[in-house]
Amino acid sequence: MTVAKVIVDVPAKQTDRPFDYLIPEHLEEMIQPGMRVIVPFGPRKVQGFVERLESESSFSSLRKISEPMDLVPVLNKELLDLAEWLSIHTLCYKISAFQAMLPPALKAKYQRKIKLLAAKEVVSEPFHFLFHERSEILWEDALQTVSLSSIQKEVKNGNLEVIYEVQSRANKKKVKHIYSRLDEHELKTALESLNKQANKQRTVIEYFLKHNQSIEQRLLLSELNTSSAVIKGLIEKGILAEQEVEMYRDPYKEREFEKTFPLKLTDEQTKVIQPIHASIHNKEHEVFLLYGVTGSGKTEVYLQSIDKVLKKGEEAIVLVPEIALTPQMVNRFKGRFGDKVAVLHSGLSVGEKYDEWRKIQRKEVQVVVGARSAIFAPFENLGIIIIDEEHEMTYKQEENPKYHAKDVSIKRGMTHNCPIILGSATPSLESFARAQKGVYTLLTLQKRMNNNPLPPVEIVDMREELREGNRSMFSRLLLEKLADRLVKKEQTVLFLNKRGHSSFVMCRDCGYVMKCPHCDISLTYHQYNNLMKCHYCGYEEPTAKICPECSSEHIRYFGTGTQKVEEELTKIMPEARVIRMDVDTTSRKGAHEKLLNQFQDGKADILLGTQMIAKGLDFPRITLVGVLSADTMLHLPDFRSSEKTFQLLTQVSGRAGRHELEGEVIFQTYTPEHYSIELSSQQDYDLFYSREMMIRKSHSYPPYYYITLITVSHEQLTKAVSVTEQITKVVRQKLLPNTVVLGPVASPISRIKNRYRYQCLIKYKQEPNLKTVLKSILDHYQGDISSNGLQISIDVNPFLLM
DNA sequence: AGCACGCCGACT
DNA sequence: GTCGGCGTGCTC
Repeated sequence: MTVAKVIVDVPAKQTDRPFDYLIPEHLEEMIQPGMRVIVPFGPRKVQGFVERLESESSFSSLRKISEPMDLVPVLNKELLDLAEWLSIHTLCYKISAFQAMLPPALKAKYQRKIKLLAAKEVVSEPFHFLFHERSEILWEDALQTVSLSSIQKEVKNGNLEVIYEVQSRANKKKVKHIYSRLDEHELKTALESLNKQANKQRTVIEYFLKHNQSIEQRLLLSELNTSSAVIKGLIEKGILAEQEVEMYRDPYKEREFEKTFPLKLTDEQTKVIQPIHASIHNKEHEVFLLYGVTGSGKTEVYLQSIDKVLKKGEEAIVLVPEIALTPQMVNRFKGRFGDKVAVLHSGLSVGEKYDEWRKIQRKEVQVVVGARSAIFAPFENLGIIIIDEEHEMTYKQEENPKYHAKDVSIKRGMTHNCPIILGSATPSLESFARAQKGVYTLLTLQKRMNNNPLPPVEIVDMREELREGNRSMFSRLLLEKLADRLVKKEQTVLFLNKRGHSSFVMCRDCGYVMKCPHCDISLTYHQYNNLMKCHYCGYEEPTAKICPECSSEHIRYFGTGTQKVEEELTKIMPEARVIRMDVDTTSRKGAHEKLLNQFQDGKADILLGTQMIAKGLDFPRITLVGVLSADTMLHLPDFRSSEKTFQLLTQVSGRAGRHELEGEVIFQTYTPEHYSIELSSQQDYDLFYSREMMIRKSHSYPPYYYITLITVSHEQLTKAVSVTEQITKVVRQKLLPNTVVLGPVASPISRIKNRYRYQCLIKYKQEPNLKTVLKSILDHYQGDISSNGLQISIDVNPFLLM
């Protein structure tokens, strides 16, 4: 007897364990660990993953696997183990871990239907219409016309049956090909027997006489300028036949990749690459922190390291932050390694992602360049993992499983005995501290490749501007430089990390601020549709002309978004051509690339944008970078806000003067004396690091302490508070005395979607029992979670404390 | 997560 | 006496 241990697709505490199933005889040979199967589960059918096979079960009345969903396992042994590890370390369900590792196309789709068993006349009257000319109907559709109880009644009587279907989302793209079923001689005969009027059919047969091979229908039709009706006729006559051919969607098909070759390395690069190559050669796991200023040629180091890996017949994963996955970035890898590269990012459709993933699974590519989830690429001979811009937040997933790609990469690096490169111009304090301690190997690139100096940064004190009567969002210095660039036909990048129009709307008479009715957050004004929008729950309402509180007409828009800047800019400098890039203008597929191309082609003078323009932009004519308000992030309730500000400002400054023309940078700020603004203007990472480390130490924050955040949410404030109180108490009791437990406190965003949020923050150096304690807390509140609408979220090593 | 089972209040 | 509310517990 073979028993399959199956993890079912039911994300709940009680089902977070393997269930045993018998394997039907005819599948005995084919079912393997890592395959998806459809299994009966209670009254329904669900998708499940075979975790392992065993020869017996302690459970007596086993049910059978209904059918397999894969011919080949979608998870190999390593990934199955990795899922186990993930679920332990991030406290997530196994099934969530499996799903995080696979492309979304492999997630099951469920359909519930009701099926007519008896004759139509037997069921009650309302059903007659439903089952008119069909015997099955979707559950949701049925409920539109008949009541739940009437369905139940008919089911009880045996007239109806509820059936559950599991479908795969994965659809391989198929193309219709047409071929001839006859040989040359037969074709000629067919041609003669053709009706005189059948001119189109004649040309088709003549075509197949000339080229007797299978051809894609689409091509055939366009070549012969005919329609599918003609082909259909010939198929019916038995002359032609069609066949579905599976193919890949290739999002990069239409594009030419200019082949690039290894560049001659600078002395610094050579020095840096040696230990990496040694580690690849010796198959040693080692984590390198590649600390190199912007423009110092980190990418070339990556490329030549990958090249070495490929020559050994091994594979490489390159992670890039989502917003940096620009065509420019992809080009660099495709240009060097051609079709050995698969690309995985959120811009692809579900089908495209699936195809790229299959290329990896079928070993048709050796390199994958992708965002966070690409860390789970099913390679079996990994030779290197590279994480570019390792300090970026996007590597931490905020939903379950709340994993950090860096941790996963190190885990995989250990199993494959391969090196990891973490690259950054502004390493996270965690990584730099580990490098200082010798846990990671520090490699440094201090010089820019072209030996250009970093662009000089000028800080403008906006309070001063205000005092001298300039109330606009542009300082006089910035306007002056902008005008200068316009004359010189050079380009400017203006950076602002806020989309929309104004950040909030306030009544000047009574101070009323428009807030979301479901969340504790102010609404953001969006000019293009004249709506107030909540960025957390999506709530929208029309803009108010008078204050809802005191009926005053003195409603004012505060803060500045990209839209408003664009408006102002066109007012002040009507001759300047501006391209705005933010979530609103780049949401359409390909819009991002299109806007960048326009800018590159010199069709605009100013590129105005949010976060997304801080990275990867490398255009020779950019000589001015302006940061409109350098301190917007500084005052967020987050212990990393200084670090983030430093990183962002350094990053943005790096956009200027990367080529022959020298660049300049302007930071506008209300707090010019703040060390992260001052030190980023001097590009002094080392000093920033030591300043910030002192602060982290005195407040017991990472990297000195680990942190874990527990967030409790409930519709009732009192429930949220009391549960958090209890949790905090238990945590204090059960953890070590030198562990700091903060809370209960309201979350920085105290309410989202009508749920009150309270939290408890744990800071610890070493806490061997942490996972056990946290698990027992989740167990304890199991009842409230499943029936009472209580939610408890646990984030081990969170990036956002919100 | 779903769904059945089961135990109490408001109706024919 | 029955219909239907939702608390409890199970799914191999």
